[in-house]
Amino acid sequence: MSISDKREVIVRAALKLIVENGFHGAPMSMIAQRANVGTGTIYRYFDNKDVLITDLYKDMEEKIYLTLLEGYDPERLIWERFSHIGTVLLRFFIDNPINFRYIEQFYNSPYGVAIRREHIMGKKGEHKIDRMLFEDGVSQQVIKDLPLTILFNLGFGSILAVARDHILGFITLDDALVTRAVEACWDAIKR
Amino acid sequence: MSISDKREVIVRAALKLIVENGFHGAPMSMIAQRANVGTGTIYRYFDNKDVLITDLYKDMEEKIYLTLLEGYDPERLIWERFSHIGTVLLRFFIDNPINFRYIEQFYNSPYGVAIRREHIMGKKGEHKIDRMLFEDGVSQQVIKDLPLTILFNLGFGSILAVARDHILGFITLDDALVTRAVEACWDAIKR
Amino acid sequence: MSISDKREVIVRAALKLIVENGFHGAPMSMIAQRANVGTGTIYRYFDNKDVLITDLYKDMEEKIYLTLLEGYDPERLIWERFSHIGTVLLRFFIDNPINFRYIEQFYNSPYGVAIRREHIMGKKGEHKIDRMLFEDGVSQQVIKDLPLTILFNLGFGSILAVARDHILGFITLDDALVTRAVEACWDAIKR
Amino acid sequence: MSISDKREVIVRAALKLIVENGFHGAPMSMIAQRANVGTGTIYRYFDNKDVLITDLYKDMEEKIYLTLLEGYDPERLIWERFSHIGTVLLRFFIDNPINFRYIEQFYNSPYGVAIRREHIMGKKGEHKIDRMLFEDGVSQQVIKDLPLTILFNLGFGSILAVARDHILGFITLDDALVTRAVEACWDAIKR
DNA sequence: GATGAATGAGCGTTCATTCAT
DNA sequence: CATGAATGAACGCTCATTCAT
Repeated sequence: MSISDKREVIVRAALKLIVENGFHGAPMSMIAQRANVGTGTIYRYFDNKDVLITDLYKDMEEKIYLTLLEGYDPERLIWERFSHIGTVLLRFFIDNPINFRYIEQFYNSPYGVAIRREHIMGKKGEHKIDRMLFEDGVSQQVIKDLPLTILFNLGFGSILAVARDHILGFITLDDALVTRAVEACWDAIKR
Repeated sequence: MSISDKREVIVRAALKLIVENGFHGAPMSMIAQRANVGTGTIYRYFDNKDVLITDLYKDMEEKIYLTLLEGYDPERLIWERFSHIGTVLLRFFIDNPINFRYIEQFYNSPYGVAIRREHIMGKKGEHKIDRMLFEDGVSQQVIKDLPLTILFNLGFGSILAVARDHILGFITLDDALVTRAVEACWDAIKR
Repeated sequence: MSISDKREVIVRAALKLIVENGFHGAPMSMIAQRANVGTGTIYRYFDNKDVLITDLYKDMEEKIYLTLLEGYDPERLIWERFSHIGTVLLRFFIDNPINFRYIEQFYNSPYGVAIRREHIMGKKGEHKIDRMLFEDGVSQQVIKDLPLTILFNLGFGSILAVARDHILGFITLDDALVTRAVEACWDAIKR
Repeated sequence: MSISDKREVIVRAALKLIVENGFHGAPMSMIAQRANVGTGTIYRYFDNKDVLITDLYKDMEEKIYLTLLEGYDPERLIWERFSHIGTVLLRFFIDNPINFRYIEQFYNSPYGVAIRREHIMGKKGEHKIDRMLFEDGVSQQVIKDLPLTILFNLGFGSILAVARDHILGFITLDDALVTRAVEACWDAIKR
């Protein structure tokens, strides 16, 4: 087993356990057991539990970002770009409920606030397709002239809320519903 | 100090500590210390930590519901009713940031899912102005014909997201912005 | 309610609870509740929990001693006197299982050893019919010449063991069996 | 220190403390301290305090049973077999007073009743030399025709009571006294 | 490097006892 | 006298982290 394999195996075990039982319900020893490694081994790859939790999130964010990029064309209309991102995002979470639940849990925790602050302050310029999308939309007068953060919440916040209800089983999203949900979000931000 | 004072003092200490440090970061002993009572005293008012956490939420929910009811007139137009609720809600959270942060934390936890499930299943028919608002809107063909849960997320989910960003200091909401945010949410659900 | 009534009510509540749940399973507050008195009131009658427990035992011992005395005639034959005590004792416990279970529990605890030591050392000369019975028997050469303690165990230890099995439901003692058990104990000590 | 050493060291510390102070007077932390291990270490070997207590007893029972078996010949006379068991048992407890006091304490507790019930119900057929001894004796008309439980109490109950008084220092058993005590017990059960 | 036994601070909770009313 | 709210030391148990092997 290569080094990265071992890291991967730990990450997967941690992800599953945390999603099932919450941060507190996933002791390091249990993660180790589930990953078939020694407890101490985890500490070779992650300085401590906090780092493990944060790294898990970062891995996931990167993966989602790459997914969003597939087939994304910055030259197309604002609406088309928004629709692409919204639909892909919603589908991704429908297909990867575990990731969604982890992100939700992470976001809503001391860690989450720090991460969010970094994003909004734009310290991390790497992930910017969404930011550019809204900025373009505002300057083209296609999107309402509201603070970026609000636009973000109106556009994608609801998408996530809808995804959550699907994952918790309160509703069942089919293709038609996905499309209409994304359209409704668009209504919220379009002029 | 009267009986209710003591309960109140515990509630306030718990609320503050949990908001600052999360459920895990607020041991009963620390809550007691902050409330200037013995540890055991908390257990006279709340059977255990779970009950304390849940009661805190219920108190708050009740308070918010009563606030929403003030000046709410079920005879008015859908839009007016929606605007009333959205605005009051947003203003309430702006004025009571601690309550907002507690609710967010609570909602996103094992407790929260259970409560949400109850609400959606409608087992608790007491709090229903929002539900009726959407049902009326759909039947009057003023609101999009989407599942209630989705409408709820589109309409109020974003409101909450906006409140959060204000409370975390990412944006500063003034009256104008509050109005425009509520309008944008209306755009998301209206036909 | 007179003073002694209150004490009595506490004693009965304590007895029942301790027999049902053990010393640890009978908090002072629960005893108070069961006795319909305030927690603090118990401390008017008993200095602390240890004293309550010990006094409970002493009350009981006194009561049993008085029962044994009824119909006891020190002028009769050793065998008759032994039979009287054995039979009355066994019957008493069959009729008062709660007392038996309390005594057992008490005897088998730090308190018990101290009490037993006192008895054997003869510091308490008050209760002596059993002691005299054996001493008379030995000097009359009707009973084996063994240390008093051993005679006591042979004679009455088994009686108690039999009572216990009846109370726990392992056997059911009828009059015939009581008689035969007492006879067997006599066989153990007689010459 | 090998694994079994550590378990052994915990067992010994627990045994001593419980015998000295009772179950309640022997907190896990104190046991750990006495054993020179961390509190948590105990939980590697015993799931919880109840298991520790019960395992301690089972270890002991097994050890005693094996001791009784040494030199026991089921082909010999009832009296010889009884004498063997009685004498070995009494000697064992005289030599291992701590074990005796632990067993007494254990037997007289919620745990003990459960264990006794199992034994009497015969669900555990493993340890049965004593049972067979009495059954054989009754069918050979050498032993009184009484319920097995009563015979057991008459025969061995007193033996234990005698052992207790020796251990508590009320009497001092020498070889002659051991022999005579066993003989007296035999008198109680023989026809 | 990898392991997992060992650690002990820290948690939620209980309950004997006190004392203001 | 009687009360029961208040107390906080003490309990059983967990788990992030370390370190000898």
